[in-house]
Amino acid sequence: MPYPQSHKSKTKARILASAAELFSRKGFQKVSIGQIMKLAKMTHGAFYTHFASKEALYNESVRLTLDKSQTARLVKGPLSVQHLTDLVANYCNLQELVNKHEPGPEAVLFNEIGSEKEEIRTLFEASYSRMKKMLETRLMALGKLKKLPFANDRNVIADKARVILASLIGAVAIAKSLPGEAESKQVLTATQRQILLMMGVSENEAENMLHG
Amino acid sequence: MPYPQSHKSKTKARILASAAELFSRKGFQKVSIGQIMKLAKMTHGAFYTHFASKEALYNESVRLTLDKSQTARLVKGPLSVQHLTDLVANYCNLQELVNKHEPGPEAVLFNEIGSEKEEIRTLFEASYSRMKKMLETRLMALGKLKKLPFANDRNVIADKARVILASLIGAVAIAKSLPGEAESKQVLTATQRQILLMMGVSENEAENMLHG
DNA sequence: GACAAGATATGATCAAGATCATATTTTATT
DNA sequence: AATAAAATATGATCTTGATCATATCTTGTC
Repeated sequence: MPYPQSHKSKTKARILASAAELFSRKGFQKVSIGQIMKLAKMTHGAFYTHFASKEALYNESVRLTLDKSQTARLVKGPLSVQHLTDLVANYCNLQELVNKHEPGPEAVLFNEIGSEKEEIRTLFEASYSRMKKMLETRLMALGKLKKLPFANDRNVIADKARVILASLIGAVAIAKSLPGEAESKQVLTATQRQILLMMGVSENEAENMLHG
Repeated sequence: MPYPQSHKSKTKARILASAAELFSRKGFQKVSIGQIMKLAKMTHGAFYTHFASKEALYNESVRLTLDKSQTARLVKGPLSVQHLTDLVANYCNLQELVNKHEPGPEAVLFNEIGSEKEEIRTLFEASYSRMKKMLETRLMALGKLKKLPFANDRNVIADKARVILASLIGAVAIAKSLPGEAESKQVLTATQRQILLMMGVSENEAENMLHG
């Protein structure tokens, strides 16, 4: 068996490094496979030995940095009301995500939305169910601490998790898509408020969370 | 002024017709400008006399059929609780939209989401504010007929409209992106139920609306 | 009817993603 | 070392969206 496993993975890592460098400087669309491979000291043909497509490269590149992200830390963090609302707030506090046109690591769920490619849909599904499970766990825990405005039932909670995710993703998608910032912000905060309401947080408490 | 205005618009219409035919048979991605122009009896270069890009063609093509759609009729229809819930149900009843991979006329709001192109964002903004205004009008009218679970205040209603849109768009986006149909359907119905709840429709009533 | 001028169409050309037959490199075996 | 076999890289080639200089067509004017 010629070539140690290490060689291929090292080459791949070199491509990923080149890509990360160029993507962060110029953005995904404006970087060509040729440029990436040139920086990685290879011809463009070799690219496809390591990645199925430019999109696949993008996915791996995103996944690579995802673990380091703040959202990942939040998702893995301990259970608490504060945490859940932080998470919501974090997803909604999107000046970060909306302003820089470059897809940050948190963007998997949102940027890949609507893709028709099977590969991306699978990636999306993974993000989705991870988030959903996390929300369910949080809601269950929350239900034991305080009275929630809905039944503490597995199916009901699953549905609430679905609704929360749909609202968040929709709000972010709208915010990203609208050209103006004012309306974007209002969509985000209105959605955030509604979610907190759904979780039985009073209007006053909610206001404190969003501005404090 | 050589050439009557009619000539250009006729040629453009011919291209649009070719495109509609091919798109509906093969889908957007799998049809090339060359194929479209061949069907329209021209060379591919001429395409750009009439459209700025393939995406622009897609937009016009969608807009062209949008007026005929059921959603357009609903949006223009008379004000009533039944109408508003129908509208929500219609947007959520997406077997149509989800099953056929082809973008139906209802899909503008959803398919263009996340686009970074200014042109598309503007198109999206138009769809968004039309929907939002429509929702606001419906909610105002609804508030006069029955007690809603929120203040009958202009700003509050605007926020509710924002939340409803975000939920709908998010749910549809998720449903479209998930590979499996079961979870897609659950996201859609859960969201629908939540929206009806927000509008003060009781759980029982909601159940009837969704299954009756 | 010929002509000028503007509007349209043509086809060569480019850029970039993707594919593939072929060449090269690397390792295990002898 | 030489060799076989597998892995990897090369570069030509294809496809498709987009651009552009040029050619062709249409119409009002003379």
